[in-house]
Amino acid sequence: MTFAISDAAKQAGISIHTLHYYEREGLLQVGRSSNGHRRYSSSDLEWIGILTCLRQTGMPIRTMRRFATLVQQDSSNIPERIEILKIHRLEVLANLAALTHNLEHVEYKIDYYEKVLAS
Amino acid sequence: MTFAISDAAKQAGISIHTLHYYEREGLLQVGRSSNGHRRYSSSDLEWIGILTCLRQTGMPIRTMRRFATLVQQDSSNIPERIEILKIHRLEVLANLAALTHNLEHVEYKIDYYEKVLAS
DNA sequence: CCTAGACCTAAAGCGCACTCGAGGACTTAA
DNA sequence: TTAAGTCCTCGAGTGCGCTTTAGGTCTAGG
Repeated sequence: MTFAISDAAKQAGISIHTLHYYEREGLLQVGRSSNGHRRYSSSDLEWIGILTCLRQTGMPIRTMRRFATLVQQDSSNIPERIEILKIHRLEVLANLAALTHNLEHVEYKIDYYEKVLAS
Repeated sequence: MTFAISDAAKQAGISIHTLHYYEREGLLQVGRSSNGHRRYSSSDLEWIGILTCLRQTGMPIRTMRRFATLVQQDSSNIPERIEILKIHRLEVLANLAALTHNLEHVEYKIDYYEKVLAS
């Protein structure tokens, strides 16, 4: 069971153009049907899910490419993959902490304005 | 007590160029000394703190400009300011939720790879 | 006097991650 | 048999948020 690019895009929640782009950037390799159209397997979709997860957590494309390249090779490089993910994890945690901290500032400001209104 | 732009930049943790840029974009208005150099008051610095807080939580410059314009006017528009901040707050919360969710995915992947290594 | 250093302006440039457009092939349905 | 729909490639365009460059002023120190 494989999917056309429009279905893949819909399921992944990204545009067809972005799928083309990711492929051009070496993040993704997908098979073709006899007429040259891309066919996405469910493991392709799973991989696209990982890609969008990494992107949404702020990993730059070039790091994703490094990771994708490792995944496309054999399993002997799993330690390197783990390292990339662990570094990324720390960055996401730092990001979360900063966001949480700044959120407090925003909420403080809202409270402040509401008190001004109430007075 | 006022500060030169280099001090302001240092305290705010952003570059002099970014301060210029924010001013050009209408996010900021600062006084000048007799020689035409900018002088940052501590309330300017406080405001810059708010700006960087909003930026770091992902508010686009144009929204910051809307907010800045309101702040530069009189206090009758405080409800509008509150609205901007409340919408932003919701966006930050959504962002935090997405980030937290995706973080789990990353951690799952790390665990998965570590299990592969251990086996 | 001369040089170094901090600042000024205006405009151009950059990196990133898409996003779009042109022109064409192939398939299916009226 | 023609019109619509989906896909293809390649290259150019876009929007954002800075960042850099070029050319100049002013001031203080040696």
